[in-house]
Amino acid sequence: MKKILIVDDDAEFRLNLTEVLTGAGYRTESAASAQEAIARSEEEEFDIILLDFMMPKMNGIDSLRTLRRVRPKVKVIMITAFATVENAVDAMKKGASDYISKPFKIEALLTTIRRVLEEAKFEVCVNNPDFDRTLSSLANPIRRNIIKLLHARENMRLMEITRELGIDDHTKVVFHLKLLKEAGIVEQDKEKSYSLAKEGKRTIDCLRMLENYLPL
Amino acid sequence: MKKILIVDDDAEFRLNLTEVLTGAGYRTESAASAQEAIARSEEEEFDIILLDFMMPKMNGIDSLRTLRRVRPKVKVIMITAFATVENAVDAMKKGASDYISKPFKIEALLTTIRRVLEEAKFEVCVNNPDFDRTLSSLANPIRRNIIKLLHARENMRLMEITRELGIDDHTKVVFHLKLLKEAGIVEQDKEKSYSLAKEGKRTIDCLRMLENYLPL
DNA sequence: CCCGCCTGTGAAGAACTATTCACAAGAAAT
DNA sequence: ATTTCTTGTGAATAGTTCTTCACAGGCGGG
Repeated sequence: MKKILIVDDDAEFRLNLTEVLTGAGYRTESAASAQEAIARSEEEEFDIILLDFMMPKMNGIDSLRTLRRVRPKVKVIMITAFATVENAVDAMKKGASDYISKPFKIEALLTTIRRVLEEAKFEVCVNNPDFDRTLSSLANPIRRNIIKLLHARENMRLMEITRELGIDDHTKVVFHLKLLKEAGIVEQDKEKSYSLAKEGKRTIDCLRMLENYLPL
Repeated sequence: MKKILIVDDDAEFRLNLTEVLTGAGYRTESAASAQEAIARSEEEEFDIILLDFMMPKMNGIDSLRTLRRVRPKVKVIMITAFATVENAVDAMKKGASDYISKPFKIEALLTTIRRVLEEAKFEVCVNNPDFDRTLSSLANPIRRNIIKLLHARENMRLMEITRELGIDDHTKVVFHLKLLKEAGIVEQDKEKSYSLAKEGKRTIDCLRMLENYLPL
């Protein structure tokens, strides 16, 4: 369950939001000031922080900056009663995920939250080491052709692959097969035959999908 | 429209197939012998060759090999009245795309043809240079993060990107941005702001799709 | 005008990736 | 038994990609 921290000096506003967000299936906590929010943030990691721009003592931009310094991965949605283009641009530059003006429709806030969470998921994926390995494997044409071959023929020996690809030096193929094995894309049975691993079948799906997205 | 070459010494069989395949929307030509098929193949490029295994003069495997030497990209579907496992395996090793026994149901042949054409399309894509460029771009984590950032923020200046990624040396970012520009994924307006190009939007879709296919 | 910041270039080298080569153990064929 | 083919290993080398650094023009503020 996703955790949201509501930061606003208006107690009624906090209560209202808490109710709505809890109802929508989120875990929420509240803070009445930027200082409190920063303290809570240090104790615990939130997925999203809803931050009022206008609060006594610390201004919105500084709060935002500090909150993101404490937890670089947290997503901050700015909320303000006095929206100006300048503030909005500034906040976005400092890493706010979105910027919405009071008053707002509840549904709009929920949509924003969903979108921001969706983007966060994407971010995890972009920085995932597995992702890296798979994409590196796909980046080489020889390896792509090996994958393609194994997909079409199910099960092949080293020399079959080598000859089919018209490669002279079999150790070159060995090299790429080794990488594909390490990436978990290809596997080898006791008879030394190569075939696509489960992961590799997924990879094929990826390639097929990419196909539709590139102009040929 | 896809072109199919029918190779069989039986004139009636050729006529039947021609009728069926023309009805199914393919352009067809016929050859009564392997020699004729090779000659036709040299003149013109076919997408698929339906090759009878048992023909006088030249045997099936040799025909297959020669046809594929003349046109390495052509897909050959072997057809034979006397199917043996050995011949089938042999034919597949020499690059036949499939191997079906006479008599066969028309529908089965049409399905096979569709599948082979589908795979051929895939092959084009696997060996497409654009594909290579895009995948190379995606293979680097910094570039993936730049793409992600530009997707989230629409439009950013060099130093914004640099700081957001926590990179000290801005020229490193310049380097990757240059590659992304060359790959047509990122573009720059007159004010020097960077944003995702059309191609880059597609790339984002690719990443999103890959996301669903990798275990996180 | 000078200073600092932004946006770059180009060269040098580091780091990583891919190819080639010499070699070898084991299986299959002759 | 010898030869040939398959499946590798590991080291040297070649090639690419990435990073770092020195430098420089443009632009805005004081």
